[in-house]
Amino acid sequence: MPVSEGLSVGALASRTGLAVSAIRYYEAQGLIAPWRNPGGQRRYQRADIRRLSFVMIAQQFGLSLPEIREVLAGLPDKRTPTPRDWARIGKGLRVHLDQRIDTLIRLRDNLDGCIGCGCLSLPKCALYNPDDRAKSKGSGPRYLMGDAPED
Amino acid sequence: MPVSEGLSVGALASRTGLAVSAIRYYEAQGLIAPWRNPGGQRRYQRADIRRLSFVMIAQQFGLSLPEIREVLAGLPDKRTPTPRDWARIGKGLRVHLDQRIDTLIRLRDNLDGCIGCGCLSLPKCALYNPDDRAKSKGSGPRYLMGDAPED
DNA sequence: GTAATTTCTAAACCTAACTTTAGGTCAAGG
DNA sequence: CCTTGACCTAAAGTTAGGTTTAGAAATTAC
Repeated sequence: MPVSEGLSVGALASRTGLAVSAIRYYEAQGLIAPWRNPGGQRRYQRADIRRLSFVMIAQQFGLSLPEIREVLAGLPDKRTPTPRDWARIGKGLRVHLDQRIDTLIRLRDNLDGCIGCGCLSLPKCALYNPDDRAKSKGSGPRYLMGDAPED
Repeated sequence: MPVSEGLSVGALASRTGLAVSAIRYYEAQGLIAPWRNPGGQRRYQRADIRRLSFVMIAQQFGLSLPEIREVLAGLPDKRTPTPRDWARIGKGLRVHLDQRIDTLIRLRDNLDGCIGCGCLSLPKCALYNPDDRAKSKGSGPRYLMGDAPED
């Protein structure tokens, strides 16, 4: 066993359940910053287990890695984050999640009124909401339903 | 103007807001099946506007294209779908959406109790629920948080 | 001291859902 | 008729989030 000079990437992987390749990828994306031992291998703090757990939870909530990086930027840089620190940035996640839930519930309600009734063909359709449309990196405008009521 | 022998792909694109390339891609994925005019160009029914609208709505709800294809398979093959037909497959979407909302609400509740309190480090954590973890095509098991309470 | 693990980097590969490009054809207007 | 714009196919490129591979160096185990 190493003389307790931090965790190796493999140890961190088995503690988090992530693949080693994923951990290195997250480092490349700026989500985690290990130091190197004399031989050039990555070494992690025990607090990084929690950091990666947070990343995984945030991903479930639908955040992209850049977004997670932003959220993590709210943690203190030079000391180990405290429970208070985690709770603070957790609030940010909560807001994000609330928005996603609200959007889906609104979509569900509209589904009942729109597809549910089979009309599905009007600009006045509540599902026609550009804000909800996935901001697909693709080009051009997207909207729902043509304007031909008789289709 | 063509003598009303169906819509061209460009016309369908402008009616739905989709890119022409996307419509052709959907055809390759089996989501829509135009016929060809004598010159070999695609021609669509007016009902296909609704079909593509349904695809876009289902995408917002998080369905993949293969999943949407499955749902669309519930439509009649040889006649234009009626409002009743659309309402019927719309019910399938509704179930899917309900599940997603339930999952997110459960995650939010757990977030309050877990990250919210800053503990974030236990196998007994409610966020440790393999069922919710994205079925990432990637390898191996994934779980949240190591088992070291003191981290 | 040697063998078996781990780790290292860089680059290639993977899936989903499309877009872009290249080179050629079809259709509609004047 | 001829030009312009819409369309055709096939293949390659794109983004996100990783994984796999290859060859070399560090570490650990016996």
